Amino acid sequence: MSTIRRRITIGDVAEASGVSRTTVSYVLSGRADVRVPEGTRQRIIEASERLGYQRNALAAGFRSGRMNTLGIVAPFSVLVGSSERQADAYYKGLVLACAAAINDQGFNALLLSEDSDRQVTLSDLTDRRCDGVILVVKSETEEFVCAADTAGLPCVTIGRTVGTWQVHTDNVLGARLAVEHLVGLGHRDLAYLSYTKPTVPSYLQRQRSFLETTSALGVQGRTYVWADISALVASVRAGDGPTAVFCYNDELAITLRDACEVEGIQIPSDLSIVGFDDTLLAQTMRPRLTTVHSPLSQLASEAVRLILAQLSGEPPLPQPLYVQPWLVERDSTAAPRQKDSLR
Amino acid sequence: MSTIRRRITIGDVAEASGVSRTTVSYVLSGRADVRVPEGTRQRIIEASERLGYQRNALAAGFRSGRMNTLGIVAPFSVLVGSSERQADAYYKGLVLACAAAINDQGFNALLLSEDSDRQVTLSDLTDRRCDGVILVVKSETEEFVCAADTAGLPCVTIGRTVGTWQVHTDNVLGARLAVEHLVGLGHRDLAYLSYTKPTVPSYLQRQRSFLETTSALGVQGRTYVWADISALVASVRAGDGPTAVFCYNDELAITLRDACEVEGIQIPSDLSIVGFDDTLLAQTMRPRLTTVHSPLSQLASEAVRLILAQLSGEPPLPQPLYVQPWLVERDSTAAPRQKDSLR
DNA sequence: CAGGCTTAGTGAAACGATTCACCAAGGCCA
DNA sequence: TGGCCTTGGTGAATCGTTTCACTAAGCCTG
Repeated sequence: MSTIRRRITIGDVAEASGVSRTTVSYVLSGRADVRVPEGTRQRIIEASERLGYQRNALAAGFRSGRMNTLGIVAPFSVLVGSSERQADAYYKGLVLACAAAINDQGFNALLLSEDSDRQVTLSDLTDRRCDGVILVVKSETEEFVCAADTAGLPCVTIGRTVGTWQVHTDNVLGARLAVEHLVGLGHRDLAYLSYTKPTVPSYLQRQRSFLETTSALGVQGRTYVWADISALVASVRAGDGPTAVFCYNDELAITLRDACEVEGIQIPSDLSIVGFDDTLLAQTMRPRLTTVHSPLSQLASEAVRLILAQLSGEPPLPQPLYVQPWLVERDSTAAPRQKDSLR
Repeated sequence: MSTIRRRITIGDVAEASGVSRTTVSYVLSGRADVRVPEGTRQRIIEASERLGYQRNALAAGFRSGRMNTLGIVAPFSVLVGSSERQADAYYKGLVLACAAAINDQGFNALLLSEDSDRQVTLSDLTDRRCDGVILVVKSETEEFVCAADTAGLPCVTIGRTVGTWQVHTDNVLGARLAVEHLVGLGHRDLAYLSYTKPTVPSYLQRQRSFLETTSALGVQGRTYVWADISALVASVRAGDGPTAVFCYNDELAITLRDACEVEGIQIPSDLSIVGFDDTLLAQTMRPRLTTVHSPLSQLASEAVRLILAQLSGEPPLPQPLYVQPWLVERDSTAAPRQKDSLR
C-alpha cells in the first residue's frame, strides 16, 4: 500500500510546528519587519526541513506580485549561432553578463528574445512574470520602453538612447584613451574607421570624441567608413595614409587587419590599429589587438542596480549613467616608422 | 477625479462579453479540447482586446502547475567575463543557443547559474518556476539531476554522462572526420593533443576515436597533453614529429599555433592543425583554423525537444542522443612537406 | 416517447502563499 | 483600577486563473 506523495505546503509545516500558517509564512519568507521569537523560529525551520518543505515560488509570486525575476530582452539573432557574425560577440557577452549580475543579486534571469515573435515578447513584459527588465536591444525604438511603462515595469536600457534609465559605455572617454595612446606613441596622422557615417549614438560619440581629441592634441584626424577600407589601405601603401587607425570596434579592426595582410602591410610596424570592445578575438588575433575594453560586467551590474533603485522607488536619474572603459595595450600598436616621426 | 486603474481580469472580460469566466478562460488560453462556437469566441476576443486584458501568467501558472518556462543551468564562470577564458566561448554559445531554442518553441528561458550560490539554484529547480531544465554544467556530478528528479522535473544534460536523458556531440564521428581529412591530405604521422589524460568522457571519446581511426587507416597516431606541447613542438622542429595534430578543441589549437609561431614553425606548411568546436576564434585566427564544427543550435534544439517529449510523457531514450558535427576546412591544414609524402 | 447523445455553457472549488486586521495576555504607569 | 503599550501570535480574505462536475436544451433514433 503506497502512500500518495502530496506536495508539502506551508500548512503542513504549520501543523507540525504548532503555529499558524501566518507565522510560518513570516518566518520562511524572511520578513524583516515581523519579529518572531528565536524559539518559535527554530521550531518552524526545523519542522520545514524535516518535512522537506519546498516553497512554491509561483504561489508566492502570484499573491505578492513579486517574482524576484528580472527579464533581459535581446535580439534573437544575438542568441543563436556560434560564429555567424563577429559583432554579435559583444552582445552575447553583454547578455550573459546581465544574467550573471542578476543572479548575483539573488534574482532570477529570464531571457526574452526580441524578434523571433515580437508579440510574445511584448506580452511577456506585461504579464507580471518579472519585476523589471533590462533592454539589450539593437534598435533605438521606444517600443519596448513603452510596453514596460504601460505595464508599470522598471526598465533600463544599455547603450541605447531610449527611455529614462540608461547605462552607457563612456564612448567619449574610450575614444580619447585610444587617441592619446596613439599620439603618445608618436603618431601625428590618425584615422577613425567606422561602419557608416554616424547613424547611431555610439558611432557618433566615438567619432566626435576622436575628432575633438586629435584636434585638441594638434594632430591630423581623418575619418573612413567600411566602404573606404581599400582606399585607406591603398593610401597607407602609397605612403600618404595615416599611420594609425582607431576602429569603431574589434570586428572592424580585424577586417582592416585582413585587408592590410593582403597588401603586405605589416601591423604594427607599417600601421597601428586600435579596436574597441575587447572581445575574445582581440587577444587571439595576430598581432594581439590593442583595444578599448568595454566593461560588460560593470554595465550589467549598474543596470541591475538601477532596476533595484526603481523598485525601491528612487527618482529617475537626471542623466544617463556612464561606465568607464579602459585601454588594453597589446601588440597592434607601436611607434610609427622613422620617416614619419622625423618629418 | 481620477479613476483608479484596477488590473483587468478574466472576470471583466466575462462580464463584458456576457459569458462566464470559465468560457473566457477556455477561449483565451486556447484550449484545443474545448469547442466554443465561433460567434462566442469572437465576442470574447473582441471584449478582451477592447478592455486591454492582459493575462496574469503567474496566476495561470500557479493554478495549472505549468509555467511554459524551461530553465538552463550553467556555470556562473561561463556567464561572466568577456575574455577571461577561451574555452568558455563554447559554453557561452551553447547557453545562448539553448535560450534561443527555448524561445523558439514558445517557452520562456530562465537562466540559473550553477555556482554563484549553489543553494539558491537547487531550490530554483524545485519551486515549480519552470517545467523542465537543461543542464549545461561542467561537472559530471549527479547533483542537479537528482534535484530535478526529486522535484519531478524533466531534465536533459548536454555533453555530460549523467542522468537518463542526454544529448551529445558525436565525438567519435568528429574525431574520425578530422583524421580522415588529414590522412586524405597525405599525412601518415598524426597526433592528438588534449588537456590531460582522459578524465571526462569527451576527452576519452575523441582520443579513442582518433586512435581507432588512425589504426584503421594504417597511419601512426600519437597522443600528447597540454604539458607536452613544448616537447611536441621540439620534435616537429627536429623533423621527427608528427606532420599534423588534431586538437581536443579550438583553444588548444590556438595554444599550439602560438607555440609553433615562437619556434618559427609554419602552419600549415610545416604542421597541419585541426581544432574542434568552431568557435568564433577559428575563423579569425591566422591561419584560419580547420576545425570540427560543434552544432550548438542542433544540440540545443534537440535538448528542448527531449524536454518536450518528457513533458508529454514519452518513455526515456534507450541511449544518449548524438548530434552529428561536421568538418569545416580552412587554412590550417595542407598536404605534408614533400619529404614525408615521398618517404 | 424514452433514452441517449451532442452542444454550449456554467458554478464553484481549488491552487498555496501573503497580508490585513485583529486579539489575548502581560506589563507598566498614573 | 483603568488605560495604554508591547509582545506573540492568529483567522480569514485574497490574488486570478484553471478545471471538474454538472446542467439545460435540442436533436436523433429505434
